[in-house]
Amino acid sequence: MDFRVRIIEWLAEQTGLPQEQLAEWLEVPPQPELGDYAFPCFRLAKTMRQAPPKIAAGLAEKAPLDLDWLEKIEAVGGYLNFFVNRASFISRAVSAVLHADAPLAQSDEGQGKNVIVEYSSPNIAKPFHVGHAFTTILGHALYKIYDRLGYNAIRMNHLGDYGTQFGKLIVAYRLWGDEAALVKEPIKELLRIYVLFHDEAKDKPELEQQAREAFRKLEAGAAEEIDLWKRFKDLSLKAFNTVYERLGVSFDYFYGESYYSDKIPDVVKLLREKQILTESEGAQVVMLDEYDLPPCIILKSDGTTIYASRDLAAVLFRDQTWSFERNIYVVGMPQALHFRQVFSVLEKAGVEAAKRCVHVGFGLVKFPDRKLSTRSGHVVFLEDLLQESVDKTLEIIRKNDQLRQADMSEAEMRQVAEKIGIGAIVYTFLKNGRERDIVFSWDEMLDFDGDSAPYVQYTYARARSILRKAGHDDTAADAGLAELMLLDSDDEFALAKLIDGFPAAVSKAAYAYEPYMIVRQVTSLARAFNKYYNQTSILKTEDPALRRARLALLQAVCKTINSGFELTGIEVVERM
RNA sequence: GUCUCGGUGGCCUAAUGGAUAAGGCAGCAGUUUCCGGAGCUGCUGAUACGGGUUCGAUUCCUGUCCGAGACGCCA
Repeated sequence: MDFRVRIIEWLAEQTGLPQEQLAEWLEVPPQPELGDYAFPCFRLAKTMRQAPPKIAAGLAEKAPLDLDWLEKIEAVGGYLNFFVNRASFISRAVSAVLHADAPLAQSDEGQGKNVIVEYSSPNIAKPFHVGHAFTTILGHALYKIYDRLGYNAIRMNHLGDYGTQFGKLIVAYRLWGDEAALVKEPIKELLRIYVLFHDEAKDKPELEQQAREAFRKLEAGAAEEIDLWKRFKDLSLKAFNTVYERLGVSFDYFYGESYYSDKIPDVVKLLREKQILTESEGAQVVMLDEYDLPPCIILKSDGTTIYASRDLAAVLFRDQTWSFERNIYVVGMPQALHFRQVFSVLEKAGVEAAKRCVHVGFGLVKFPDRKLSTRSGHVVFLEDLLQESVDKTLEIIRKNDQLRQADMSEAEMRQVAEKIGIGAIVYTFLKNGRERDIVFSWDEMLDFDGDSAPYVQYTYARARSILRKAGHDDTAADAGLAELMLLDSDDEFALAKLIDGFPAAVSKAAYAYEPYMIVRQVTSLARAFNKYYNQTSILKTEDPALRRARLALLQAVCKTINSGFELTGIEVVERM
């Protein structure tokens, strides 16, 4: 039973307003003392020609107080406040979670619908730095969320594996490449010659010309150039995979930019047919004045393609292949204009799929002192950040292990440190609205207090520890509904509300492409639980029925935390 | 110059146009013979500035100031 739905039904009866409308207006009061649900009557004032407080008072008088699940209805100011029966609410919320056989918040709303999530998309031959962490972590979370909602979510890694930069690499490798170094540390070696190329090119402009020629040959299908390019690509992918594995990230397709190379003539043909392709300063462009946007270049003046044309080809290809419900681009905010242009070109060409494409932007990872730049080599490698975090975690675990004489094995400590260290990093990228810039700071990234993954993981581990000590059986829901009705304290009620609100948080997160909404829900739950067990002794509960009920509540808390973290790519641990 | 975002306590962040603006960090004061102190309790402290719309504005419109980003042959 859904208390919210019942209240909406009742309100619909009383006011004659449609349920959808009421559902939108019904809210949760800012303070629990005010009630559990609240209906603001201000909007009714005009049509009912009454002051809001009067409307609220009138509705309160009609309250059906004979219901067992409803405690009381109060009119306060212009609000109609509903108080549900706590024991009833708590028992149903806990029971629902424990008896669910599907993952929490799972739904079938996405049944049979394809959603493409394009994310990570690193450039081949360039280091995987902290800037790539954002798209990788955010994209992965969005994939998990849509997957949970029943969509057929497709993970797409749009590799940066094409363009003049590869001409540069080919030329550089022929001049200065070190085969042994390439095998040993491919990214470092490729970066080395790439930087070297730019240094040398300052004095020898003919290098740039050679690079363009090499890329032209690559595009034309010259065997030697293709072999080298493939080699660079394979080695880079191998290196990226170690980071992906650590983050628990994987993909369904690695269709990089090169994949769309031969599909671009069709794009040009389409735009010509629609007569929207015009020549400007030697280049082929689509004018977008009616959208208040600058022109979008489709073919450069030398006739070669550009990233916009590849993105256009990708949309057409994806829609033909998957008839996507939504095509999501998890790409940084600086490229917002580019995507508006691409989507607008498609719309102008009458491609209906354009409306189902969405750019999910995110902020920049900035450094307080220096600028992030691949060429200068001033980057923080994601691998190093992860390792630093794991190392710090391991140190803390070691210290605690001695302090508590917990006797964890070396292997277990390492395993746990990996999950917590990685989780801490993932959490910092997902805890706030995605469009915020992140100013990189080691201190903040490695702060394990307060709002952080380790805080939540710690809470989870504590709860699991209590369940273990109680000899609680996870597989069976020990307490029945009658026993769960014994739970009615403020803290228990607060926990039940947070557990109950979890599915709503998931769907809101999906709708807004904002995983932080889930992260916050889970963190609030962890905080509420910390507060609870710090002042209520679970194991020492005298009444055996109440004790069982409390253990069941703990289990529901654990299940919800675990379920929420699963959606973000963070793992929980039994001990830490 | 044009456009797009953003400006919330010392710092980082949250709040479908609604009630006393929420959380974390830092600071201060407590807290461990009792389920694990990466914890818990308490205190201090904020909507850049001026107009406007509204019964009601952190939220919407407008102007100013400040910051970031984007602005045709890179991605």
